[in-house]
Amino acid sequence: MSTSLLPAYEQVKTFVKAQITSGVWQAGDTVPSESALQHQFGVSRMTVNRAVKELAAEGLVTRVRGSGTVVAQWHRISSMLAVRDIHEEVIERGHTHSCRILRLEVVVADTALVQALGVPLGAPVFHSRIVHLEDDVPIQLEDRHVNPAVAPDYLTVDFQTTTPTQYLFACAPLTEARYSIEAAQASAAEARSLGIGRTEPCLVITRCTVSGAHVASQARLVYPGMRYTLRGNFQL
Amino acid sequence: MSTSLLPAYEQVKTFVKAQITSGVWQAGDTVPSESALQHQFGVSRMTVNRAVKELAAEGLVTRVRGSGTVVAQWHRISSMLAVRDIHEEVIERGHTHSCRILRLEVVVADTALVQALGVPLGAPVFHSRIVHLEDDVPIQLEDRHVNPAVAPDYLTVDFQTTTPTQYLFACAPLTEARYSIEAAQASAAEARSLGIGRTEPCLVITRCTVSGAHVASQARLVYPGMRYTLRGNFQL
DNA sequence: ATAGTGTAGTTGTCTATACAACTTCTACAA
DNA sequence: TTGTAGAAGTTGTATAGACAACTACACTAT
Repeated sequence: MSTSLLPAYEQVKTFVKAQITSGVWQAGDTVPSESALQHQFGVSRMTVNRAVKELAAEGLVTRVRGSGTVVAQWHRISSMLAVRDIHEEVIERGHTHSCRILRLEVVVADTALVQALGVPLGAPVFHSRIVHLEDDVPIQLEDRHVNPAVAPDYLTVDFQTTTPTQYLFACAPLTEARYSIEAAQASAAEARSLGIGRTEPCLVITRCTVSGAHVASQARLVYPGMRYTLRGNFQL
Repeated sequence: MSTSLLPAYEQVKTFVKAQITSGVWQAGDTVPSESALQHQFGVSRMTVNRAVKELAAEGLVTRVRGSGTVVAQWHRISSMLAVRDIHEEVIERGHTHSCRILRLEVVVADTALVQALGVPLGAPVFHSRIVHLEDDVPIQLEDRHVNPAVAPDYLTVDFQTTTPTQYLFACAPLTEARYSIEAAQASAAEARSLGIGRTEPCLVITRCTVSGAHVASQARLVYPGMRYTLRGNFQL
């Protein structure tokens, strides 16, 4: 083993990755066994095991007990997409965040809400509609329905200082989230609230968060297409 | 130690996860040290280390050497978004995939392509424009520029049987990808190719794939908003 | 030919130990 | 009061060894 600055397991990972990204080992090819790599690098098997196990977790290789390790067939690029609290996001860009509260009320659950939140038909559900501004320009319309069982004091929160996302995170630890991303036209009311034309395309994220046994809330986030882009990056 | 079916490290992970998702340990709280968990579960420190290390990799906790482990402040929900080959995706839904090839040609690199692909100004670049159909309904317009250094035979490929994504995967092992997702109106020509109205909102994914030292290709994928939604799911 | 058996090879898990690197806090000295 | 030194606690890495679970393959008995 060498005198390098990198930990031994990182050196093994780097080697295997280099073989794959350079094309020497192609998808489906078998990767040398742990004992082979162990002798090649002069390290213990546990060290090699850690390296290859982490590569498997990253999706670069596939391991089968008793059989061996092969380079993964990754027709899929899977990549982290961060959906973040709008307040933090704006602050991080060095801009000021403010918001206008359009609605903060109790509504009666219709069939759509029954399905989304799992509350009985006709049960009370909290509803908020907030426009978020970045340097006084509307950037997101947040239309949210909240399960009262999860956040009973939702209507008393001061959403000028705390975003619904922040409050709900503190209120109910998150266990699951489902979301969809689509392009759509804003409704007439939404377009007016965002100060955009009726036909301007918008990015609409619908997100449903679950906390334990309850669906905590369902949010419809509308972004003006001209002012917002989701970005992502994927490496290795 | 115990007689359980789950490995010991999984039991430790499950315990810690349960404390977090149930709200007993909140964001910022310190997680018991490895030696504390070691005695609590009666396992070796390496086993506890593996459990907590994996939780850190999943983003549930944050570890600082010398200091300790705390429950992560995850205002961020980060979730896997799969960007897949359109052919596989359609087949998996049980539909038929076909495509119409609108362009397959050599163009000369303008300044935008110079920046995107890293080729010299005026250099030849391959260009393909393909409409993908799901059960004969247009679902994606794929406008792609390819670096000839990476795929010199790109123009001779039969894209009726192999999608550009598939061919490029086979041709140049992927090392990096950058993408952006936005809502936009299709251009007049794009709208005509997709058989949609001029003002219909579209989901536009721009993806840049890197293979080793070269940028392999840049793709602009336009989806009719009414026919396509990205979905994702996140757990724990 | 077929079915079953055994063996070698591979990965999965776990232990006990050791040292390194870093943080935090306390005690002591200037 | 300030600063330094040191001790205790915590995580990061690495080792050698062990057994379990599984696969693939060759060999044997039917």
